Amino acid sequence: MLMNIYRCLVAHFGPRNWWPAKSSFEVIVGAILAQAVAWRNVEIAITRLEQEGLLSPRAIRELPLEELADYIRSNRYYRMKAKKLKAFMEFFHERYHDSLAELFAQPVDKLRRELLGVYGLGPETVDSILLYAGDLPVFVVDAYTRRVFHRLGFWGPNVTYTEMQRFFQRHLPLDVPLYNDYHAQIVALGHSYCREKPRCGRCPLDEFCQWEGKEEK
DNA sequence: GGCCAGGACACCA
DNA sequence: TGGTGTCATGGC
Repeated sequence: MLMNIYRCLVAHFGPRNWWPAKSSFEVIVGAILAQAVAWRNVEIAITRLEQEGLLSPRAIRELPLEELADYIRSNRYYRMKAKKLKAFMEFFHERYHDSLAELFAQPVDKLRRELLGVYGLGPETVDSILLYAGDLPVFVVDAYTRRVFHRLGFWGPNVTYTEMQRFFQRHLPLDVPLYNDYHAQIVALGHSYCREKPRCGRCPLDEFCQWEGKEEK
């Protein structure tokens, strides 16, 4: 069933080629900036950092908090995001000497627990970093995943992150490119048809949709 | 002018 | 442990 759904999405949207970033480090910065923020605003902030030559662990670490916040002002929550970026950079430097190779050489479970302990990194951000920056087999779920698969009748509106993630990892082959593109497809769907009325007739998953239009979390 | 966007954390009962 | 408030821009 999950593979059938995936095939419908790919047929409709085409391969998504995620994550939209030029480097693994940029993926990490983007994952933090993207928390509850529209992607276009994230792009503005990343472009700004890049133009100023600040897209490196050291530059972000050494930049005063207020200045960093100012550079990423296009993001809402920009002051919180500046704190979170600096918290990650401190951790990355002290623990892994700014080396992505060292970071991603750790066993996945250990690294996941460790990252979850860093201020500002919750499950979705950590899993995005592991999958899209580290090419590690961790399925990323988000608000779109909850909404889309709730409408498809897979679970109630209050399902937890862990429950959703476990479901995908149990029912899909352990395949990094598949995990990568599946999440990207769900986001593409979330950006488009899931704002429509139930069974709008245009959504690629219309035939599976069981949504009655009840309010969701 | 209102609404919402690829979460996480603090605080309270 | 679960519910609720806070964060605070830009595009449509």
